[in-house]
Amino acid sequence: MVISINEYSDVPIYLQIRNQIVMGISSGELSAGEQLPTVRALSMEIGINTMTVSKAYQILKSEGYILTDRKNGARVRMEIDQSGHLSSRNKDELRRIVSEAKISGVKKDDFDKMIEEMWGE
Amino acid sequence: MVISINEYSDVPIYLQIRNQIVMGISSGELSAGEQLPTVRALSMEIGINTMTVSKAYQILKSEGYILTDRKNGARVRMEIDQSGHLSSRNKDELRRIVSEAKISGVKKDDFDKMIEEMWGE
Amino acid sequence: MVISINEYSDVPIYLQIRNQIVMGISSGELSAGEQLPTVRALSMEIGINTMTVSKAYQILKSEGYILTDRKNGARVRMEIDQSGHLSSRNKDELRRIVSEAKISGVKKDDFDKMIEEMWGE
Amino acid sequence: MVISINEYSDVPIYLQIRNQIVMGISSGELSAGEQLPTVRALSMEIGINTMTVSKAYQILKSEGYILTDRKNGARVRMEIDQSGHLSSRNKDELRRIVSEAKISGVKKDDFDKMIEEMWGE
DNA sequence: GTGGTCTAGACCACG
DNA sequence: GTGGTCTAGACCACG
Repeated sequence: MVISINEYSDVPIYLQIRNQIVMGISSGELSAGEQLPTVRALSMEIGINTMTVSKAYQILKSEGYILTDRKNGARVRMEIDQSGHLSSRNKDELRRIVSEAKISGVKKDDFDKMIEEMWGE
Repeated sequence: MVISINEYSDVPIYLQIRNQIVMGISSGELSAGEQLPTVRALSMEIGINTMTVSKAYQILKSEGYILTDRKNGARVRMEIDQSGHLSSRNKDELRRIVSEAKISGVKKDDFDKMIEEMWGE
Repeated sequence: MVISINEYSDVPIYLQIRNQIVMGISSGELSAGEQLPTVRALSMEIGINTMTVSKAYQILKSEGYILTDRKNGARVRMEIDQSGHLSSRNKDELRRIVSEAKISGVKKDDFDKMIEEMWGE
Repeated sequence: MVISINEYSDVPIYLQIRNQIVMGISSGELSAGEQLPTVRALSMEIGINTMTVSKAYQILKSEGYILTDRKNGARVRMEIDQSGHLSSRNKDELRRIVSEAKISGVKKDDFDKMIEEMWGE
């Protein structure tokens, strides 16, 4: 899986890494149990500090998306918790986005189609 | 309209203000042409610096949501630009949220219902 | 001549009045010697403070565009100084605008046409 | 690139900085991808507060002229949006300047030559 | 070291 | 009274 960083984004690099891995798991591009590159390998590949990759992995671990052990490095967790609901932070963000969509004249149909596509990915 | 600040959020205060006003306009709680509190009034009400409120208002102004004049303070704009599409930043955020919803086991139906409710607000 | 004020413009009202009168003289809509409305009349017509109109008139007078006397009110000056060159402030502004035109990909031809039209008005 | 501030101008300092950088980009003195001084360096060089420089940079960023990242500071953007037309604000300003040129007896030829020179810079 | 955020406080032009 | 500008100074996350 290729991780691409935009160094000028307002989204911090460690979050960009975290987000792309989560999206990779969600889309199936990263399958359960799959081995992730080592912190060192990934940081060299992207050309950034190892601390930044390490921070991303730590967050993914604390969120329950990956497991790390000294022997095997990091792997996608086999059984990710299926709470069945969005975090309140995500709900807030979603509410804001819906508001901005409405205010920008986005049609409900188009919005639904967009979600449909994203969901299918 | 009541604006409530979460001082522990990582969302900066000026953005929290900006977001709540945008959501207020979108929901109709703030109607076109409606007077917003003055910078000074709002800053005292929330208990924060005037500069912070001023920054929120300037962003809202630059985004075309409000108008300011020296005599009367700030008002919701009558004709807000309707581009008809989401910003790429919002699209990215939405894509991330959809991924996290799927990964958390949120059902597509429930997600749609959530959007429905938010849209209706 | 109709003067229209945008109360939400960043350009202060007294300057909007001043600018529109200067443009009126330049276009010939206001002819040399023509009587301007009294401060009072204009302020009532526009619905703003008399001090604001008065300030506009004082600037126009100091710039040599109009003459005022207690008896006849304000009139467009018969012989406006023809220095033959732009003020350095206007030159700076023009230089900035040209820069922004180039940077926005405006074609020199289109820019020239725009000037042509404005000059002809 | 040298940035010089006129502290007696009525153009706010942050706008003077913004304008000079835009003109530098337009003239080619600042090339695409070029590194700008850090907020701290520039504020010390000019002898003004970091907030003021920061405001200029944030405006340039929101206008799409520069990019900032936490590691390297600010850079001129490689691909600046080419809308192909002037902002209405700039058009209004231009119209006013043309009027004042005519009224001051500036000859159309001389005005065109001035534009020519500015465009060539 | 970098930009980003926030404060307390001051002063300004405009109206 | 209103928004706008600016300062000195502090603290923060990111890398």
